[in-house]
Amino acid sequence: MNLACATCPVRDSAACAVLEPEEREALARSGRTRHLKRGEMLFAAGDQQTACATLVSGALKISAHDIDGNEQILALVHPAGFIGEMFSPFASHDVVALTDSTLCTFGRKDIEQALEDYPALTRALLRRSQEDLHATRSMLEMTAHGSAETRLAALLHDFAQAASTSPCHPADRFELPLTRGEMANMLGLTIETVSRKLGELEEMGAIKRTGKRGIEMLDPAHLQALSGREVL
Amino acid sequence: MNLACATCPVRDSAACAVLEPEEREALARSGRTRHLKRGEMLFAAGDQQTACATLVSGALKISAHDIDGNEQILALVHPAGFIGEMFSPFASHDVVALTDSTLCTFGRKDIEQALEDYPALTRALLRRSQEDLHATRSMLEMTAHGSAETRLAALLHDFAQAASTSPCHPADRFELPLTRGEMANMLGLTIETVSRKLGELEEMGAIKRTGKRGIEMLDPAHLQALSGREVL
DNA sequence: CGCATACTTGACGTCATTCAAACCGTGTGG
DNA sequence: CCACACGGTTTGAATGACGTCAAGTATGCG
Repeated sequence: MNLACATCPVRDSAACAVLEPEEREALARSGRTRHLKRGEMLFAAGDQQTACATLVSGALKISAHDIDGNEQILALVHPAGFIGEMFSPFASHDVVALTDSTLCTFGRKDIEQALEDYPALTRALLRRSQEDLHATRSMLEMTAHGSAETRLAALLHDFAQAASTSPCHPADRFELPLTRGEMANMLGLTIETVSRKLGELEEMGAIKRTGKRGIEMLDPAHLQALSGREVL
Repeated sequence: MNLACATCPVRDSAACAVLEPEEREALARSGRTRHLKRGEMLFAAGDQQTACATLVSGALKISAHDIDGNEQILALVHPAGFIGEMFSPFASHDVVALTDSTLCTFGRKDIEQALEDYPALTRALLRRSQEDLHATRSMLEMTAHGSAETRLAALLHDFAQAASTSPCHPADRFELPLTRGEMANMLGLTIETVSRKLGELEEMGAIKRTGKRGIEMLDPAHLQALSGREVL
């Protein structure tokens, strides 16, 4: 299937937004739209000659597996996010759809050509890469020094942020995009601990759980205080 | 002081290695060489309009501080490494010299111009950024799921790797570039735990400590097995 | 020599994990 | 319709790893 940039929901926020219309047109001809169902894999660790992609809608997780097969989620990808290790001969992590997702995919050759042809695209990807780096370092910071409660509060705060339409105010109600097990994997905790801490956060009045996945933010300031993050 | 690319020890491995001689020459005219003594700070978190730099010799740490002032080391920078958040209006982390260091620094304006003028440089920085991202994710993986012993073993293995001249075989003897406190900060542990675990690794015959900082790798395979990393 | 800084070692407490059991919503087959 | 199995989740009790507090040991430097 060919790309339909004209109706693309991330046409103004994805990396390709920096291109001129005719450049974008040309790039679109080398790309393909792809749909993934929840749980489907885009790349597997070890794949050779992997492509890369921009996420149009849905959500992905990037995860690694240690020798015992335990999963560790390293990052989430939201719409307009870019995935792909253009400079490595093989993928080092799995990329899996958390929900039904739509992507623009590009072959290795095509993206290399595009980097040659469109310096502005390269700069946009550099910027994105640095933002990813920054996000990963924030996660590292949390994981290394925070308590279970701290980490969970930060994760909830991030989800509220991501679920919000406005860029600076968090949503006050949202659905968790991850199972307890996936949250535990992200935070380096166990399912049981996540479950218990969610209960504690509810007891102290910071959140309210509705159903298995619904979260209502009763006291976002408290969560943010717990998470120890600076306000931007 | 002006740059002396001709005698630069990282002239073939730093990002600027991709430039043509005359391009490099031009870039050099906008850069400045800077020397830092152990403990001196290059950037502080919150600095505005920060520059960026390539490390020529020595070693740096990139670290964050939580609200209580606890330091968390997020990354180490080795020679040929690039430092700088070109797209953020202010620095989010401290950058401090671990040993006496030499750098090539570039002002914000100059590097922006260089990104415009030299697409190859932008690509080189993109590559480097992705490598940094990968390294940070590896650290995240360790920190989230590994035990204290596991993490320390991985750190020692990395140091042995970095201290080696050959790119694939680790050195069998090296000096720790970090104090116990700095190692603890990196790994999200305490000084005491690091000290204890080093003792245990020595007892089990994996390493031998000589003096405060000297490490002899008696059983690198064992350390690597502990660290749980794939062999590249 | 005396003080400072880095490191080591021990006793004890805390928090997250582990193991185990029960719970709940959903789908399946009798 | 009910029984039942199954995945995701919750909850409890016991264990253990790492942190905390507190002393004690080098090593170096004025």
